[in-house]
Amino acid sequence: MGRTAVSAEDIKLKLVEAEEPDENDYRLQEQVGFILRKAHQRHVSIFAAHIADLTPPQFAALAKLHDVGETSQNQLGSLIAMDAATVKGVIDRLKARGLVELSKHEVDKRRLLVNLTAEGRKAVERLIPIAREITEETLAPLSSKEAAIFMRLLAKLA
Amino acid sequence: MGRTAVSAEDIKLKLVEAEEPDENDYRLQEQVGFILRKAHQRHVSIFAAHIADLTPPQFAALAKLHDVGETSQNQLGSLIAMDAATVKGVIDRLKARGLVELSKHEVDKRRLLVNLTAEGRKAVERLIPIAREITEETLAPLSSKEAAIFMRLLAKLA
DNA sequence: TTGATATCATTTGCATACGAATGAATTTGA
DNA sequence: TCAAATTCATTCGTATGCAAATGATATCAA
Repeated sequence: MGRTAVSAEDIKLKLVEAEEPDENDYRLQEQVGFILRKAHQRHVSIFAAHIADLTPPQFAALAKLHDVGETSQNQLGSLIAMDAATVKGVIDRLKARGLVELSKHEVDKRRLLVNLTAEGRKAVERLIPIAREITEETLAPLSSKEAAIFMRLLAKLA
Repeated sequence: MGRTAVSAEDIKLKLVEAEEPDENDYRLQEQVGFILRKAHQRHVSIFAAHIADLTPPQFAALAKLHDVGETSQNQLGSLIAMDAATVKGVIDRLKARGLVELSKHEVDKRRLLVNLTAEGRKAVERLIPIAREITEETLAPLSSKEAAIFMRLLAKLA
C-alpha cells in the first residue's frame, strides 16, 4: 500500500476507532461476569479442600439455621439466596444425612419448618472455624487493605 | 444477678472475646464466598434479561471461538475455564443449534476440533455489543473508579 | 521398540440453579 | 363473606460444574 493511499476500509476503521475504541475486540477475559464465574469456581474449590463432606450451599443452610433457629423452608431459602426449588434439594439432602429435621407449622399448614438436629448443630459449630479459614484463604491473594476494599465493593455489587 | 457477681460463664465469655472477637458469631452474609455466589447470581440474571437464548457459558464459548478460531474441545475448555465434562455439554448444545460445527483433527485422532458456523459467527457479532451492556449493567452499582479498582482486585482473586 | 505416562474425549453420578406449572392453604378486598 | 390474589411448597425440565472411571491415541524413556 502506498504511503498516501487511503482506502475506504481505512476510513471505516478510523471512524470506528474514534467512536468505539474496541468495537472489534471483545475481551472475554476482562468481562466482570467471566471473572466473577472464575472467582466463584476458585472459592468452591478452596471450600471443598477444607470441607469435603458439605457443599457451600449446604453449609450456608446449616450456618443460617444455627444463626436464626427454626424457619420455614422458603424463608430459609430467601435468607441464603436460594429459590424454592433449589433450597428444597439442599434441605432434602441435609435431612437424609440427619443434620436437619422437618416439621409442619401448626397454624399455617402450608409451611414446612426446618430445624438443626443435635448432630447438625455439632457439625456447624465444628465447621465455623474452618469456614473462617476458607474465607481467609479465598482472600489470600489480596492484602488486608485490598481485601477490605474488595469486600465493600463486592457487597455493593451483590 | 448481683452487681458484683461474676460467674464462670462471664469469665469464659470475656476470655473468648479477648482472643477471638467473634468466635460465637459467624456472619454468613459477610463471607466472601457467600457474596461471590450472590454477585454471580445477579450477573447471570442480568445476562438472561439481555440475552434470553444463550447462557453465559455458551456465549463465552462462542466469543472465544470468534477470538481464536478453530480449537480442540478441551483447549477451548481451558480457555474459558471449563473442565472437559462441562465443555462437552456446552458444545453439544451449541452444535445442536447450528452455532458450531465439529470435525476430527487429521493428525491427532484424539482431538475434536470446534469451529463457528456462519450462523454462529453472525450470532456472536450481533451479541458482542449487548454483552458490553451486560458488563456495564453488572458494574452499574459502582462508580467508574470503584469499578476499575474492583476489576483489578477481582482479577487478582480469580 | 516397547512399556509407562500423558492427553483428549466421553460417560456416569451427584449437586446447585432457575423458569414454569401445579396444588394446597392463606390472606385480601370488594 | 367469598372470589381473587398471594404465599408455600413440590415437581419437571434444562443447564452448568466437577469428580471419577474408561477408552482411544500419542508421547516419552529406558
